[in-house]
Amino acid sequence: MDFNFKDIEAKWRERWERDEVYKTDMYDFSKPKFYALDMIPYPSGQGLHVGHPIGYISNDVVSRMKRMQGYNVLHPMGFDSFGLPAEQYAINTGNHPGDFTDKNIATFTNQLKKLGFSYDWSKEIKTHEPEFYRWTQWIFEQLYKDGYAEHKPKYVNWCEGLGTVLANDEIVDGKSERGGFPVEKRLMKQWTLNIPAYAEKLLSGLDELPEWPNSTKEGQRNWIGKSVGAEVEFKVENSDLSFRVFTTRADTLFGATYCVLCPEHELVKRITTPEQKAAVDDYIAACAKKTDMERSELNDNKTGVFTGAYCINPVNDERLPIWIGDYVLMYGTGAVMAVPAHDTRDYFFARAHNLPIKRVVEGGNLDEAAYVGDGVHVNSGILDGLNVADAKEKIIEWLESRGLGNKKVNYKLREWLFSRQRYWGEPIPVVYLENGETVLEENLPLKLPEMTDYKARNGEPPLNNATEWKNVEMNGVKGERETSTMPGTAATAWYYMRFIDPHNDTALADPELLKHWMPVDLYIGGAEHTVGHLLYARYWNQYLYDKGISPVKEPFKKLVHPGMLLGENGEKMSKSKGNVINPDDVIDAVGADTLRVYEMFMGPITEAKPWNTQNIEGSKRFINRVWSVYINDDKIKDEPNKNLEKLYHKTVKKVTSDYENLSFNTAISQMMIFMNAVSKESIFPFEYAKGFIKLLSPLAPFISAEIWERVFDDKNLIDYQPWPDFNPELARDDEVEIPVQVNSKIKARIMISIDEDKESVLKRAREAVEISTADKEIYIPNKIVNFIKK
RNA sequence: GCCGAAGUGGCGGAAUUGGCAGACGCAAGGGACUUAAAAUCCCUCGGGAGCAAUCCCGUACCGGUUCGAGUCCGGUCUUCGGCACCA
Repeated sequence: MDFNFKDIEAKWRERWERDEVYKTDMYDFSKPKFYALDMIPYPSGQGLHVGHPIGYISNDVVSRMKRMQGYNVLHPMGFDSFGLPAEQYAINTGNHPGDFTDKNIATFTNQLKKLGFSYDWSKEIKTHEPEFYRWTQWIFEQLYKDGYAEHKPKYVNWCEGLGTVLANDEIVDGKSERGGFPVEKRLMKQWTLNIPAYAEKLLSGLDELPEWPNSTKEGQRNWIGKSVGAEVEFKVENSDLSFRVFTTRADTLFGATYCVLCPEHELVKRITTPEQKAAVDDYIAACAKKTDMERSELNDNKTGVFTGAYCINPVNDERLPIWIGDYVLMYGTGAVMAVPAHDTRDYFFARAHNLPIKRVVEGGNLDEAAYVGDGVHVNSGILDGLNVADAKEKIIEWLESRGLGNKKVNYKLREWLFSRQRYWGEPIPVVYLENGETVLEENLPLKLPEMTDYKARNGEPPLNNATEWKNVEMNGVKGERETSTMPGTAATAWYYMRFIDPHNDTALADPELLKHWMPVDLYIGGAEHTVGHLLYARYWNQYLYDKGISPVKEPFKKLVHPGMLLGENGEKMSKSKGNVINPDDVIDAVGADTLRVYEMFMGPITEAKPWNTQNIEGSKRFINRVWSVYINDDKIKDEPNKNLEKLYHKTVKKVTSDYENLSFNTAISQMMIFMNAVSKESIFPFEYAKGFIKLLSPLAPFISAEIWERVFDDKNLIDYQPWPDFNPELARDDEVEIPVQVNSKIKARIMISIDEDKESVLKRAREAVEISTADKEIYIPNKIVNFIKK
């Protein structure tokens, strides 16, 4: 009888759903908890491809094992359902973006269910539903009340063609990624969240995450970009104006030969001399057209113009020309002191504009490049003779004692731009009253209004078209609602808490439940979220921790990034390349269990690996072999079989620890070895047969559930069975073959018992290679013997 | 450029702390069963020399440490991922 996977899978999908087998009783605190979370997907129109489930399957295997091991497991799924494609659909068709979203969610849900995931669907979250985003808005309001949310003018990437602000990664070659419209810098009032205020906590928190990948922690450290240096004040000559520069190389102050302000610096207009005004204005206008991307292309072609003004170097009263240049960013103080001898960018700029280069540190060749290394200071007054580290310390002390500057810690991390000129997002719950007051919406959720016209017009967001919604009156005062919405990353910055109590309508979650269930024990999702989602999520969690709402400092205990799934020839899988494989087609052809086994057998989950349709054959044969051993053969008997004893215990041991470590490919390999051995035997002892099918069940839940019901217990599901034990004594070999080397070359092999007496092993080893003495005998228990003869 | 990860048969990949390199699987070749095919089962399968026992070479490249290196150290090259004028 063949394994009829289609009927069997349908049967068990129905059974699991009907009996709510995977529903978690959140208030059952009698068992230890395990929270296994997948990064929730955006429900795109394309549906899932075979790459997505790699992470989901991994987490499902662990969840299913943990349940059988007696944990109370929370394993939820949901959808990050606000987003651009739905909005684009609405603009194009005039239909509500929710229609498109609901349709896609239905497709995704269907696909996920076919894969046999043990999600508790009763806790499903859709981030576009008011029941959920009510609390996203609530968190925003708390941030506002605590002074972390501000509405202020920001330079943004404005795209007239799309009528919206774009993030840097939505711009390619100065044009919008979608549509290819030009993008320019524009000063607009935007909501921002003060994530830099949490820079230090976000940085130190990383040290408490031993189960995070190093690359992710490094990525966040670099993104936060802490640097310790000094802020130094430069006075503008013949005026009472001054500006501050930040430098990590205060020791090179004596080598400064000019200063550069960024074109947006507020001082530029006030200090530019009449003779230079035309040149400066032209330059500023040209810069506004450039995007951040263009400006940040690292090259030696540094542009800039002289303002005509001079400033005074506080350490030696030298007169330095003030330039503007777009290689200086509107970040930090927006101004730098230039030391061309010891900074590569300053060096290029000085060369391009014939500015002087003055050495203050020995080393390198200044005719060829700036010297940025350590060395003895020269031409530096009080610093002469010191190395870089000592000189830094001394000059900062000197500056501080004279009030000319101070030690300063700087972070690259910028404010979180929180406004989007879009419809399909969470409304920002703010009203601007006629009397100038800004007030928060009291009745949350503030729902999105129904509309028919989703297009942005006249530089205003789409919600501006909802006149009735927008114009409000509060306590007799007229006002207008904020018409921008929140970015996509807002919901995912906290959704992991909502899964714990998704239908609570008095708090974002019951504090008692949060305390029991946080943090997430295993979080699986793509490495592309290293500095986006994962940093914002840590920020909101830390903020909510400080408010006493989140019970933990860090929300995700263990983090795993699945490697990218590539096409058959190692290329990226994408719609445009036409090499996307739909899991539905694979499931139709070979069944969900085989697909799950294959995806886990391909290799370590963290590695990128190519899809290979032919290789599925091996997983299919394995599943079919399991079926014939249990259903077709007549070898499962209540009799012992010594031949399988050790292998069985070894297999239980290895599969258990491999699942725990997410090393599924080696677990499967071990199960294949076991099955191969079983098919050569005529007796498959009852207990081993039971134990093995339990080991297989997290990985291949359909066939395992069916076999369990048919062969062992037709009333109680396999999911409720305890995880098999192994006997450590039996899980190790009694005897082992070890090589005997002479001068590190293998000359013989002998069988020894495990932990056999050293002298006895050496004696037999000597006999095996026919030597009586050696200059040196190396003996590693149970591993190797090596005789060294000169 | 900086940060991170990796480089092992025809292919996907195994290899506790340094201790038999190539587990498991795919493909390939040979055989059994079959009227035939599919399915299944058995054998071979890193390279070279040899009738053979056996020997030599082999984990990107060069060097080092060690009785012993895929694994540790120094240097080089390549690939992938992330960040990029942050003063």
